[in-house]
Amino acid sequence: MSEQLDPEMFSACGNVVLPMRTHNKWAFRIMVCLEPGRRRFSELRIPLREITPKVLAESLRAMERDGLVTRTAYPGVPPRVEYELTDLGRSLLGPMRVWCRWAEEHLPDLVAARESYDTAV
Amino acid sequence: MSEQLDPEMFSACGNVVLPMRTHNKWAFRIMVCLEPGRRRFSELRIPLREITPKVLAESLRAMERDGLVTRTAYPGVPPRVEYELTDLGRSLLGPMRVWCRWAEEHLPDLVAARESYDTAV
DNA sequence: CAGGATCCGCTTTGATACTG
DNA sequence: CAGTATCAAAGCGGATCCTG
Repeated sequence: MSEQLDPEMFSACGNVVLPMRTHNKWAFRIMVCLEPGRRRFSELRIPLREITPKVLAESLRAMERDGLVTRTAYPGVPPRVEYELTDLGRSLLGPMRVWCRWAEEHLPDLVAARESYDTAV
Repeated sequence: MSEQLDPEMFSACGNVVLPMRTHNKWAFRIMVCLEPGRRRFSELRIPLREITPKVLAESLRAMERDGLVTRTAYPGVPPRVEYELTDLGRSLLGPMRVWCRWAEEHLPDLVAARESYDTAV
């Protein structure tokens, strides 16, 4: 076995390991939607079916705040707003793909573990 | 620009892309703590300072349910319980490291974006 | 069309105290 | 030691209605 864990292990990194804790439910998918190019608000709503406009707007604003997407509003009627990944946002696509590949590969195991755990109780 | 987004894009994958949505605040750190080897409940509490026993117990049980850790209770007094990563859990360390490397590299950008966004409002 | 405002409820997180 | 019980607070997601 190994020695004691360092008590200061995490003292330097606030939420460093997981900066996108909140607004995650949709952020991943939104980024996937934006990967091929810029999209309008209502275009995003189509694949994200169950999302309400409020939540989509909130998620996009949080992502804009984090510098992951840009929001461009074109004046005029009807209004038009487009969202696009920033360089920072695009740099996240790599790690995301790694994560997704893990999920594709191992999700059945996880689901199976969950089921056997639940039936055992 | 690109064509319309496929409305069925996500219809097949429930929460596939992010299976560990909840219980994430601590799960990442717990996995880091368990990487070198098995640990007892109270050993884990040391680096995870602010965590309450209740939340640690909950997080560990959720991770056990997902097949990421095993829980081994040794009978006797005083009680002793040890937690250890499963193969499935260990398989997640790679993707996690990728994610952490991104965070180390780009978190300053993200924080800066956040600050400039906040002062702009 | 792209959201903002309001209200509501579930879930997650936490502080504190207690127990086999 | 390794948790559980209880209570309280916050976060998160959604329904509905409204507006420039």
